Amino acid sequence: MESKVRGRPRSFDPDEALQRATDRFRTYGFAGTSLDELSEATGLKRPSLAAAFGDKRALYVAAIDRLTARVDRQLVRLGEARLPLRDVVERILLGGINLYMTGSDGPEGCLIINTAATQAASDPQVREKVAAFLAVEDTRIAELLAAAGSRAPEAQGRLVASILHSLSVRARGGAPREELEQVARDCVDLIAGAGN
Amino acid sequence: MESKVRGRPRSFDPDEALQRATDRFRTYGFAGTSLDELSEATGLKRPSLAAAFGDKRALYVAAIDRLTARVDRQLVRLGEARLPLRDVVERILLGGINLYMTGSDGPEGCLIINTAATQAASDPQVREKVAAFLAVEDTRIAELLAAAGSRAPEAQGRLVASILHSLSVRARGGAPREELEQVARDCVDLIAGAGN
DNA sequence: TGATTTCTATACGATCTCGCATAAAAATGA
DNA sequence: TCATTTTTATGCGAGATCGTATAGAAATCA
Repeated sequence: MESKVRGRPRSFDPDEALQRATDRFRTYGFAGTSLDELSEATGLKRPSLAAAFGDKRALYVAAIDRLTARVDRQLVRLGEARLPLRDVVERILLGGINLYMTGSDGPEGCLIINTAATQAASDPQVREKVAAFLAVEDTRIAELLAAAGSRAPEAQGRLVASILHSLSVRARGGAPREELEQVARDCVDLIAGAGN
Repeated sequence: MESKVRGRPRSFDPDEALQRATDRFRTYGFAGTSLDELSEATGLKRPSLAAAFGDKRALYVAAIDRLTARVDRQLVRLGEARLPLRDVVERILLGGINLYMTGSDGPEGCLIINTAATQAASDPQVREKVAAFLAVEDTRIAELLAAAGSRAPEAQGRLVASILHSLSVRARGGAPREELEQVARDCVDLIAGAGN
């Protein structure tokens, strides 16, 4: 029952446009990105962006929501592999590094850690979205650690999530991949090495 | 030889003005802060700001440099107390929390972690400043841990610094102080509890 | 006191930014 | 084929933003 809508159909994929807008926001932050730049990045003119997503802030919030949902799914999926504790922690951290090291020119970290947190101080809604993202990370990682036999999954989960945050900041500061991997190994050893 | 300058003397304290500008930048970020807002925050008109610090970006870089120097001094000073390992880690993290929880309205984290890292992606000079700040943290904390008898000061130092980064992000996300202190305790226990 | 030097204040112009109003284009349904 | 509906494109106007140019104020030296 593919309800054939009446008017002219969209000539773009909204999710793909949102992805491109996300990339722009990730690099330049919310305040540092203009609608013209978003228009250029997505290939859509400003009125089309407005029609599809609302104003600039709504588009930004949509980008945050999309990323949160993706991270959530990714972590849940990781749990399906039933890996030992050490491997779980390693996968989480290396997965983060892979994300943070991508970017059109240079490593650009995480949209939420490195730009939404900036905006959060002056925008209550963004602050809530950031809090929700952090809660997803803490909760999902704790679940993963619990399933892998950790004896203190909440505490260790918070620490692993914290290391992720730092990896994003360090990537943004220009740290080479080896340095990030070193931090990740330190964390893996500390969590999975000592007294499980 | 207090060289009496010829003309009209300054009617403001540059360091105090820089402090006020820093507060503004910390809340709204570089791109989100206008010269008018900086003028209002410092009490100086735009031309005075320009004469004292240069353009907006130079003022921002000066704010970063000032904070980096202060953190450096603070950490060196902490080493003079010759505390046991557990106390050192605790002091570092609680000191961070105290900083991150301050703000004119609400917790606002760290200027560098939460706003300079944002700017770093599109500004090589800021990126270098961020890298320098992170290096100061890693290095100074490692020194502190080494002096307190840690057997892996570099690795543990990187982890403690990483927790600081996350505490700043979490504060910005609106986490209550107790939550931050919980994360800090988790870290202290993990570092100072297991195998020294 | 007067000249000089430096800081402070007002004001301006060029540019950017945003959102929308209006017009053109493209698809469906009758 | 024609009317309807929705998307896309062009363009505008109000306002913000930045840097500076110019004028006025305050302190020192002669």
